[in-house]
Amino acid sequence: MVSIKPPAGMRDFLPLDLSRREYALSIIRNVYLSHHFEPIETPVLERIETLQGKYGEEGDQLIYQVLKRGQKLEEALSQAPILPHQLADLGLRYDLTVPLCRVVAQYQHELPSIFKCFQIRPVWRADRPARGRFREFVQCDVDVIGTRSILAEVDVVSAACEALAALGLADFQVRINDRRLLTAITLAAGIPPQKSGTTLVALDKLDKIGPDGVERELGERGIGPASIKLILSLLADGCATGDEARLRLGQMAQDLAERLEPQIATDLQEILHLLAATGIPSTSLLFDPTLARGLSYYTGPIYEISLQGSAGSVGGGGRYDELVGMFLGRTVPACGVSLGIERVLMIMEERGLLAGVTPTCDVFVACFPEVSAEPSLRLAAELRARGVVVDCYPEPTRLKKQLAFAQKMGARVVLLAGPDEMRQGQVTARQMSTGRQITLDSSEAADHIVKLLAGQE
RNA sequence: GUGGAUGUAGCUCAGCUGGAUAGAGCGCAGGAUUGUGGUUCCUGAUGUCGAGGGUUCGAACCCCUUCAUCCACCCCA
Repeated sequence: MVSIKPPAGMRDFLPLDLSRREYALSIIRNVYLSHHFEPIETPVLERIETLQGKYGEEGDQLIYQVLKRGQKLEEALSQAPILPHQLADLGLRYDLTVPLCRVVAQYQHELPSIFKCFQIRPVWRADRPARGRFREFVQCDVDVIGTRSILAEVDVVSAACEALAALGLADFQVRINDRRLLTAITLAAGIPPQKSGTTLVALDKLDKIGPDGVERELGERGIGPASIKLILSLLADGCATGDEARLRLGQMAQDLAERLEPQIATDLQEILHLLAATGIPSTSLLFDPTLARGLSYYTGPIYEISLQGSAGSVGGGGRYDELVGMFLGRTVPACGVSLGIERVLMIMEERGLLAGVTPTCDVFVACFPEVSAEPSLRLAAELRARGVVVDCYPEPTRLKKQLAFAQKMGARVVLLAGPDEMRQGQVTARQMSTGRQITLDSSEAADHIVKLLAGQE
């Protein structure tokens, strides 16, 4: 027997699950639309070359590859030795940003000079599944292509934060840093560029394992004691908000004056300042000099969004000015933020924010064995024409069973057109929330039912 | 990829140091009420005890192997 479970890390969504996903997604979508981000979609598969070399070494290994087909596969298999990387010509997209950049390169002349778009689509990673981590999951990206302005960063970050607030998750925290700041710090500490990657990974853990842990880990990775000391002295103070963040950034700009464009620090200060102006509490905006982020394509400011009391992040992003250039050969500045819907839903579930979200049906029409379904079907059609969702039970079972079924389906009104009603040319409407019933003449039934449903809102 | 734990009904779990027909709650089905759901009451069905092997008179329980899931680390959304 083959297993009937979906593949590891992938899920089936039944109606209840989907009603909740769609509820949350529609809120996010509406917030993104309110900023005038426009929706786009791209194929789930990309050429393997499009995906490779964009995410860093670890990321590249997590791309799901799709085997060549037919003669091309035979050719690849007939080579000796067989090279694994020549067996695939396509891959499932690993994120939404790289395909977006391909699209921007492809349609550069058709797209607006400043292109604001969003994508709510699944991505695939051949990761090991864990709590809140899946191999197939939906990301909600907002991006601004074509400007270096920090107002673009403010736009995408504030849109993501507004979406979280609209979902009832107002206790988010946005941590901000800049890749160039990290680079300057490692250079100032005398760390060779080829080791800066592993250094950043260790630094990222500062809040988890503390300065001593980072010191040990850096030592293990072959960083000299003097460099470690220097780095930690620059970073040991951890995150900062508000005026403290401003001061800290100013201080860093001075300390690193030889290696850091002063603009970078003032931009970060300004981003924090302007984000506060969009309504994000300044206590939720943190400068985190240890924030690194794994994806290798970021070139400037980077972000991570997390919620109180839950491990991991619900979103992240940054500026990736060189990524479009990898397809186009010409630099096109861009930045974006992504929310992970799976984690958002997990936290909403934990907090009971989805308890009331269930599938519903406006009107459910019962089925009687003794009479023709014709009048019921006419009424159902009339209601549907007026925008009402109507379901008709197909089997003439006992009314008790039909009512129980209707309730399970989330029906708000059940229509009864049995022999008693038929004789009078009438129909009975039962309001499921109260149990109250009214009997209506068929001619005016649709009007009344529409009003009844409107009155329940 | 590293470490730890757990696999018993559709779900959540109980099942003593190995003992005969493997249990509960919820859910499901039927009935009390052959035209009335959500409450109540009655009745019922359901399990290769994750899989394979071993020890034993006897295994859900002990041993080995394997698979799956979960938790932590890593990484991320």
